[in-house]
Amino acid sequence: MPASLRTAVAYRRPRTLGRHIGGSRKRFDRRLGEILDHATAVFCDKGYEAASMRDLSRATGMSLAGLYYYFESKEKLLYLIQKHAFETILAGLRRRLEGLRDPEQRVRVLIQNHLEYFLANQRAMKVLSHEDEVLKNSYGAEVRAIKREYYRICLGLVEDLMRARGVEFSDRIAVLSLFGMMNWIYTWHNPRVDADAGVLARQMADIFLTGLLGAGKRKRSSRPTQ
Amino acid sequence: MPASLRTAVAYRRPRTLGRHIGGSRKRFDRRLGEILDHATAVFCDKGYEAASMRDLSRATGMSLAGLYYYFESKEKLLYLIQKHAFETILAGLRRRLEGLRDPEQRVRVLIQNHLEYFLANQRAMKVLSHEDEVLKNSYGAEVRAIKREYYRICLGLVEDLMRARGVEFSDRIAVLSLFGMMNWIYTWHNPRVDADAGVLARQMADIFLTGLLGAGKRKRSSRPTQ
DNA sequence: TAATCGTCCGAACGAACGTTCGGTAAAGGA
DNA sequence: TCCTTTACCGAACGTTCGTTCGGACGATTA
Repeated sequence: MPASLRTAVAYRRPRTLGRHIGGSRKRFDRRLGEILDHATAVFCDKGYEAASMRDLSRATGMSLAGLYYYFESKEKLLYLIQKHAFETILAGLRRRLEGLRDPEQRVRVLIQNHLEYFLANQRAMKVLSHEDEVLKNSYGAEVRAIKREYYRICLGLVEDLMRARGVEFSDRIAVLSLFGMMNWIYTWHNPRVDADAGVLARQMADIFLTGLLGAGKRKRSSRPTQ
Repeated sequence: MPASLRTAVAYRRPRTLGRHIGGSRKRFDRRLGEILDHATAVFCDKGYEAASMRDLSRATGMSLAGLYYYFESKEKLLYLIQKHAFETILAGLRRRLEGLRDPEQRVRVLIQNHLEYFLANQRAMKVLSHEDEVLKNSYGAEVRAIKREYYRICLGLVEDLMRARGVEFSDRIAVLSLFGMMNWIYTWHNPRVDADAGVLARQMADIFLTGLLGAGKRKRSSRPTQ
């Protein structure tokens, strides 16, 4: 969990902030992290709207009122879950792209990273995908900003690949189709039946890349029609 | 709307059923159909759990209590919407497959039918996709049965194509990837920006078919490894 | 004309919701 | 030792929820 989770709570905080809070900051963050994990499971199982704070109270073993010591609202809880998941997957992608130059390998790394994180944090990713439109205020705006940034990067990776191979295809349709293939996983993946992230990533990458590069092929060294 | 919607309501009905109900059956079904249309829009916009019967009352212009003359519960409303959408898309697919023999054309028709219906009934299909796990009782079991049947057919179409072309690939991953590409549309399609169903279907079919047939290719007339 | 039926409504029901209030008890610094 | 801060809780707040009750009123039937 990020270091600044402390800012999650905004009321009933000591007025003399910043003096000797440092001592128990770690405990606070760890405890909030545990609550977020339980909240992820509860939101995943019942859906955000159908899940109640009393469900979370039961799951954590903490009293209903006690929960509010760690965050200010149910919305903030969802915000923290979504933001953390998105930032982690984005950071992972950036790290793995460093020093990789081959356009096809870069797209393969995108798929690998996405599916690996998706399956390793299936519940959080379901909450991220499924409760996508729930947050309406500035929380929602912030999560949507990270999402746009992630989309922008992926679009760039696919564009680079198409340009390098002289392929013509709608980049928007291509990327959103790829996202569809990958994100839909949360509706069907069963760890006891289906392959692991590595195999799945290879198979989906094979379908997508062979498909895109094959379907969008045009005569060598010709120019676009306009 | 199907002819037997009347069975939607189960209480406060005349005990002497089946005698002279026939006279106003049409009006009842038409009115319920209008309510279902509004309910689809409300569930689509706010999500099933967040949508309230008072929202629906406002949308239809009918009183809260008056709504319950046409159905017995909010759950039944969702059930009727999901069942109707699924049955229609399934019937459309069956009709368009009749007399079509070429395996590739049959898969293309599946994609064409799916996307055409998806975009022509975007709101109903979002409710179908997004509120997939909401129904828990026998309503849910019934909708899930239709879904399994649809999945079974699609799996068969893809299997047939792979066999005809001597292609080896996990049929499950292939079909679920295809569903992902297609169903994810409800999260991004914008009629003012994106192409229509026909173009989209061709592009997705090109990516998927070129990808599957290319990536899964094996040496001609060789036998599977076991 | 009297009785019945189809259609719809105002008002209310109890339950569940997210959140807050006033407090307690242990820990820790002065 | 006293006093602040941290961590938490029982009980309740006001609101909204899905659903139902009893009845109204026009149309149809006997």
